[in-house]
Amino acid sequence: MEKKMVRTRFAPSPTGFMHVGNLRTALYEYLIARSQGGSFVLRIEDTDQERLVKGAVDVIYNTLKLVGLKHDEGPDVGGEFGPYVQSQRKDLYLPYAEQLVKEGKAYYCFCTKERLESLHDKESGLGGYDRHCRDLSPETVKELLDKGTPYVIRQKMPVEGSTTFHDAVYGDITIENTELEDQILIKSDGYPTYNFANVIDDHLMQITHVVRGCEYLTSTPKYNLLYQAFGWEIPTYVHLPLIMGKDDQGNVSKLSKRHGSTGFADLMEEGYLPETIVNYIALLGWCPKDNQELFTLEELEKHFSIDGISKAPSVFDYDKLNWFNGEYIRAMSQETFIQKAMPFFREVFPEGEKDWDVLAGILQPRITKFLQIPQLLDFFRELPEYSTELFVNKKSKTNLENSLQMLEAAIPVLEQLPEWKLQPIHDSLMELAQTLGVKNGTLLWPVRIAAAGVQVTPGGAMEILTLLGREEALRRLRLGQEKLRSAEA
RNA sequence: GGCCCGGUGGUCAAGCGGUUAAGACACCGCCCUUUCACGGCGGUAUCACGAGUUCGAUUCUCGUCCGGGUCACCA
Repeated sequence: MEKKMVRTRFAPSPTGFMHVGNLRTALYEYLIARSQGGSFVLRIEDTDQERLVKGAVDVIYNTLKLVGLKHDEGPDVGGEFGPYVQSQRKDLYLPYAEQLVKEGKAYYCFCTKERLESLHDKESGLGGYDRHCRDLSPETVKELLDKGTPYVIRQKMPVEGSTTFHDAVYGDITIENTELEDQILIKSDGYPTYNFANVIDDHLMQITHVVRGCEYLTSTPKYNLLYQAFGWEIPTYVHLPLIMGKDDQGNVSKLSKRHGSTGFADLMEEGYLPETIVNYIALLGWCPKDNQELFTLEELEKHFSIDGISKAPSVFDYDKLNWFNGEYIRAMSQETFIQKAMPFFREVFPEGEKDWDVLAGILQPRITKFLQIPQLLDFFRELPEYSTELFVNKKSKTNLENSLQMLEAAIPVLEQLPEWKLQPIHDSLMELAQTLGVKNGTLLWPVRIAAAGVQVTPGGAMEILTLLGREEALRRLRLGQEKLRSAEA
């Protein structure tokens, strides 16, 4: 038996915004295809002419490219099932709908929007369409059509019984047919509805796995009824649990703006790496057999399987996202780190050369986002106004008195250094501590405070001195010395 | 409201009739240390509830409660 080649598709609407939910769907579609040696197709669903957004398709291309989801077929790369933009396939849908009309499975509906709205007002319980045009006589239909009356085409849904379908994640689901109204296939503007175009295209493009958020779960019977009406094979459904957000009050609901950044672009702007985002959202609703957490895309392609997808919705957690980002930052080579961090370094050190490797050394293990860099380094720009109280530290055994002594001892040693580099600074200070017979902290605490003017700093005294440069470093140390002397007096 | 889906620590989650109920994030403590961070070690904390089935239920069934989704000429 020849196994059918797996084909999945990502079918976004060009809204100009890539929600993490969409991205996660795209990722899973990609992974399902790749993990089984199949193809991943990109199709643009732009049947809603009223909601067209300029440049929105580029947002989709760019996002996919940044995260590394390469599609095998799509508007930009072509393929044998094109075109891959629904507006370019517009004329293809109507004949399918007309075929169903001929077969008595669908009908023309001439109801005005006003009439339909009045139906809603009544809240007749069923809430849906009252099937007013379902049984119009062929003569009436012809007459109205000839007059050019605007119409839509609706599918005749069964009025009794139920429809059951199987989902790869949720299992068998049954819905009463009375829940289904006669769905519109072709809109009055001639465009197909999303549902209809979706089914036609998925069939024509030989999609084997329909992967989407589980907000589509209850409308899946509508799709199946369509497949059945055409006598087409029903694809494997893979519905994904929703991604939720939690607000300050602890209320959980579908992830949205109020929960923070929810768009891929927003997250990027906030300083998250594409690989962080991919890794994190892969784990939101899916778990590998061995519980591995850090994954490259390639590893995901190997490990992903549908049976690891969970049913319960999951809350998007920024803490965990931060942790992932930190992991990815720490895993970078120092060269890469310096390269990516340079724009932020430059905010603090606009010009000139610095010991970038020293800077990278103190920042790389500390940050979770590059954006944090300027703020962390703020004290380099200008020595903050600080209190001599900072010199007092119990653990380092420092007080106002010995801090002054330490500075008085350190300054001449540093002044005499032939070369202002981390290593000599390190060696000389360590040596000094030993000579003085004090623990390292006792010497280094006051030096660091005087050099930085803040209590908490990335890196230690030696790194800070190095990066400050000889002149500025010594100036700050002498200033600290002054402060302590006048405090003493 | 009808229908559908879900419910393991604060969060992500493993589990698939018998476990001291993994692991990760967050939080707390200790160690390392030149402050912070990284790293190492340890800790607090979970099976929504009530009935069944069973020798035995987190696991199976039903009910309750809670949460979410969905009911368009939007996708």
